[in-house]
Amino acid sequence: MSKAHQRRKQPEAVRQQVLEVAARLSLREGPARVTLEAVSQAAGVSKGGLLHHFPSKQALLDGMFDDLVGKFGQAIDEEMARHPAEAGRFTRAYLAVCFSPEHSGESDGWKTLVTELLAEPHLRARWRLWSERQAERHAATDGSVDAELVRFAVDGLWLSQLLDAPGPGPERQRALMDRLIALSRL
Amino acid sequence: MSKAHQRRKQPEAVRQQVLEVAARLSLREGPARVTLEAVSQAAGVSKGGLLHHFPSKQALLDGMFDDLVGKFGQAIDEEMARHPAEAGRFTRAYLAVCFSPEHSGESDGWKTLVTELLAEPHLRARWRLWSERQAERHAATDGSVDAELVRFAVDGLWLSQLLDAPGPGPERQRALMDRLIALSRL
DNA sequence: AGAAACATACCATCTGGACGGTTTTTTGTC
DNA sequence: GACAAAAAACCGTCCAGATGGTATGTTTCT
Repeated sequence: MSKAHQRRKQPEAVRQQVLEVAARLSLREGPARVTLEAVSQAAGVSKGGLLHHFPSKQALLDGMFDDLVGKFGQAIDEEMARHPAEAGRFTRAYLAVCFSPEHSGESDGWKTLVTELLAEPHLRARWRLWSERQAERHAATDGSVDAELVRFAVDGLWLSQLLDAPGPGPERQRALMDRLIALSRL
Repeated sequence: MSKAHQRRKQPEAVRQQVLEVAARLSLREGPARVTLEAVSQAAGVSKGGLLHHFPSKQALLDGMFDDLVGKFGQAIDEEMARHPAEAGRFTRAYLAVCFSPEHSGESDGWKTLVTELLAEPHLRARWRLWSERQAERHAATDGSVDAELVRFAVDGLWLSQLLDAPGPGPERQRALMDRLIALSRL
């Protein structure tokens, strides 16, 4: 495991690798398995090296959170940029980022967000901040009761997938999506 | 803390107390803080006493889960018994149990369920089982796309409360509920 | 008396992280 | 551009504390 010692140093790549590995670990095996040892091992870095990038475990978890929230927000913004500013645009982008095939890669990360939020109550304050800012930014186009309802439903559907619940079949999921999109336009 | 040693022995009460304390702890301070020490202390039992009721930590967590799922299902059944078997009855009971003031006491327990499920991936199989059975039992009255959508929205709203997200104000929440109930009737 | 319901003491393991060392990269200087 | 020096990016080890669990009492119920 002394690879990183010899290879060309690219700290940013290592940092990113660590964050991804930690997220995957947290999602698949539960937050309890996210130990410095396990993460460093899976990321191909020594524990000392890991602690160089993230001076404490708390810092690692916070780093994960910030990284994920950042990526999620960016994905939504990009998705929104592809559509005119009609009513419900934000809500539809929210839906697309959570379920469209193009974003399926990141959706695992998005799931990790909740896992973290539930495991680390102190992060909830930051989440609240982000959440409030979004609501405020898109109050004009997405402030309706139905839009909010749709976003809640998206969260619920997404949670059920996260819990390995018996999700709706593909065709039914399609029907659900269509219904949600329709509601977002009201 | 040698109270339990002297007081009249009522093992069932102690067991229940332990489960409640553990749930509260998991919800407020995160799953990581649910240690045998902390739980036993908060429940007024020694660690040995705790391990007498739950031979391992795994058993404690499983016990918590079973207890909560059981109570949740029972609350829904009771709520349903008070209404005729119309379309969407299960969905409305689901909603009522999650948000009506009468069930506000237990709602903390429901929240703990998700906390546990995300922290302990192995419980997801059991959850899936329960979930499938419910869907099957009420397919006739609550199988519509809209009913499922409403239940997802309930989960989402409930998750947002769990995360201390900026929930809707009381009047808006009322509006949301009305809308959800209306959708459950379609 | 015997089993169940506790308590107390103790142990093995794991985990976070502090520490000192080594190698690579960057920076400043001529 | 050369080259020393400082900083950054790592590695490997060790340790104190926490945690789950065991072993062995002691009291209370039946």
